[in-house]
Amino acid sequence: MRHMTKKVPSISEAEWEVMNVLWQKWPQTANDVITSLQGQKDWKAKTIRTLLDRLVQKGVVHVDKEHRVYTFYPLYSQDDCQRAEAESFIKRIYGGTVKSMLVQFIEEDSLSEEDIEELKSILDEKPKKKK
Amino acid sequence: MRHMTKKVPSISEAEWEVMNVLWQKWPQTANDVITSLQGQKDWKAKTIRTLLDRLVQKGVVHVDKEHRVYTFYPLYSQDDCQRAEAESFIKRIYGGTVKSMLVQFIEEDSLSEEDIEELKSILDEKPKKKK
DNA sequence: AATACAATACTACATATGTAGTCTAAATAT
DNA sequence: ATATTTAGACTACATATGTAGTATTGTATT
Repeated sequence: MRHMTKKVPSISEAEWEVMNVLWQKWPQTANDVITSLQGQKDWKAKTIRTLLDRLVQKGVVHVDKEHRVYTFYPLYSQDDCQRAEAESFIKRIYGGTVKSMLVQFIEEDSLSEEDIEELKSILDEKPKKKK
Repeated sequence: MRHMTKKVPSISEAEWEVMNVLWQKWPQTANDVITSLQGQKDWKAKTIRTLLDRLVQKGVVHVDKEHRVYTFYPLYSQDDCQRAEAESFIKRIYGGTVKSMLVQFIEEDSLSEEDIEELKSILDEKPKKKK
């Protein structure tokens, strides 16, 4: 496995929304995050604050307490978290075989012509990189 | 969306293991399921029984009580459940774009040469079906 | 300085999930 | 017929998660 990331703690559904905001820009204060989210989610400020605190507890987010108003930073990249989630998801749902999932998705009509072309070219590149 | 399945209730991680057993063969008695699972998971019989009961409550599994020993049937196909899970997963983790996830997976080295070839041919078939 | 505001720290509470245990009634073995 | 085993019904209990509310304390306002 190439991506040997330190184990990413598990992030709940609601927590993911918070992380998405933090990955877009950081550091951010709790208020920044709250403001961002109140556009999309129907959550009270306190709820978002709780989610942030839990992410800190879990070690997914770092909080800088140097100033009175804290600032928050993600401790893992979005990419790493996506991979971690995807890995466990695939294990759970598709018995661990990535391909079976890809096939299912490709078979659906959720891809545009352009998407298909792009995927093809990525696939074409792939084998060459095989060390 | 082509696959307009009636909303699949959410299935937890442990419950998925039970469903996987039921999808392989059905109907099965609780004992059948327990026997199957005790090979792989380190669960007590009662635990598995509870999971089965919860699946029934959730409406994912049907129980036939005609006889003293009940028999259980899945109410949704594995395929439908996979799609439902995958859809919510992708929404949560990849902002809803299937392609971004596929790209990430293809970029990883989790695919064999054969997998890649197979995916390519599936992709080649794809556009033709465009209605 | 007194008061109002705002950020952080705690607390709360219902539902979901993992992981069983106990009680009861029916079938089976002796 | 009685004792034992077993399937099913009901109960239990800790941790996670969604969704906040209250208390406290430092800062800004008047």
